[in-house]
Amino acid sequence: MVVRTRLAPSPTGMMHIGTLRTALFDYFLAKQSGGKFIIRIEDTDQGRSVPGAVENLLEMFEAVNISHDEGPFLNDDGTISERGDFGPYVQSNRLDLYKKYSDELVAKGFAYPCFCSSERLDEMRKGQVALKQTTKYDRRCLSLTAADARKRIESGESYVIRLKVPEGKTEFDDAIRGHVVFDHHEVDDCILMKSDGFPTYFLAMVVDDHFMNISHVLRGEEWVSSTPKSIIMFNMFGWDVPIFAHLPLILSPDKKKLSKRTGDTAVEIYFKHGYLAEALVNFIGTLGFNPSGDREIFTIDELIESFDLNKVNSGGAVLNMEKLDWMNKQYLMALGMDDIALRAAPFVSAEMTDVVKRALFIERSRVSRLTEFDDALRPYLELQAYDPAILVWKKADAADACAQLERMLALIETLSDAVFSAVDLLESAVKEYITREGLQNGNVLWPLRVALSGQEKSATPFETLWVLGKETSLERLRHAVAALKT
RNA sequence: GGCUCCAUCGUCUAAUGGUUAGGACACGGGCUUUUCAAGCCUGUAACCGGGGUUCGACUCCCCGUGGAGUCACCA
Repeated sequence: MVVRTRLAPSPTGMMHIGTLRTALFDYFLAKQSGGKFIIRIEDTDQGRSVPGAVENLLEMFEAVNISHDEGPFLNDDGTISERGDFGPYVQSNRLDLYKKYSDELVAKGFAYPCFCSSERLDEMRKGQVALKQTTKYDRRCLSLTAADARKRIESGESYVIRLKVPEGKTEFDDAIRGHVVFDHHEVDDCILMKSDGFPTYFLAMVVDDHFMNISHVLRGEEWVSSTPKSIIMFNMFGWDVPIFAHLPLILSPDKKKLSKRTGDTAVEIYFKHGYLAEALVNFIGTLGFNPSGDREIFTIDELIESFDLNKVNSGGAVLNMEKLDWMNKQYLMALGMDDIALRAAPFVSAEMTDVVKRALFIERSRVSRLTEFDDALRPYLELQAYDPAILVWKKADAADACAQLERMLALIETLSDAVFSAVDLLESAVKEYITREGLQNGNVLWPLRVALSGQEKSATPFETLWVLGKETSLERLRHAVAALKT
């Protein structure tokens, strides 16, 4: 079987973190078997579609570096065009298809028109709730004769098409959850075609997944209970039923389905907060799925290789933001100087000079997210005012600190540009001097470091020398000596 | 409430009948060290409860309990 997975987002704004996870699993599954990953836009709710949402969605896919094989693609000029042999991939462009198959269902007696107003439906549901019954359509319009119905439709009355759920039960084997059974008494005669002529998700999904040859339907757990509706229709049409895999929900810390109220739901927000795409993919891609072993860091290729639907957990997963921070730092620390500069640039207000690049490289183990770089950079760009008392090491006094700084001033004057080209070289130069002169590390290194950074806590003096360069370093040392003498 | 699903440290998870129940984040201690970070070592911490099945259950079955999802002309 050729694996064809699909992601079917509705274009209603930003990309939900759960959508990303589903997309990732779709992608892993398709890629590992040489199959196809398809994106289909489900814009059948005219009121909810947001302009620009599709573009945004496609941009996010680019940002996380996963690519689909069919569906809408973003062109360089910002326009969208489709690729693939099973289009159109936007549901609002497939309306005729849905109409055709809705009509077919009605003709076969598998669906029927319904004229009930939403007011009546509300009343009906209230009554059912009061009697503690399952809320479902009471089939009032099912008793209408075909002639009556036709007459009312022709007179212009508003109507919908409902699925006529047959007697019996639906059983299916979820690739993640195993065998699931639903009695049809629990399945509502859901609406297939709305009064505006648009299909609902239920109909559109079945028609599209069939004609797009979808083999695996991966979606969130919230869809489990509507699966019988889909399967009933696949069977009515005589079409093959795809494999369903319902992914566990991503939960907020209160263990509820992650919603906008309870946490950061949008992938865009994570980027804005300064997380790296690789870290996000690693983190989200291993939420509910883990390649065996004691590792935590995986490349996307490793995830593709080891992904296995059978190993996906069925329980929901709470986002552990501290772990995301840790993971992000792991990726940050693995980046080279130029890469850090590239990634940090959008988050840094300073111009990307060599000093800034070096400072970013040194500070990357002290931050978790790109947004923290701006603050971390400040002490390098400009010496912050500090109390000269902090220049004095705990085991020494002001006079000693001053003396040591003057020695350092003299030493650093003599250091060549070549020595300033690497942290290691600077470290050896200073340490050799300390050994040669019979000095104590702390007496020299503490005041040196504080003088250079202007801070009690900072990177090593060697790193700071390297970042600042000779001239700025000397300036700061002179400043410290002067401060100690007044 | 009906239906469906789920259940290992606080959190993410490993374990597919036999382990001192492993790893990671977070937290505590230590080492390293001029400070911080990083790194290394280490500690605290879990099989929801009760019945079975079995020589043996975290693993299989049943019943509870708890949690979640879903019950729209939204997806």
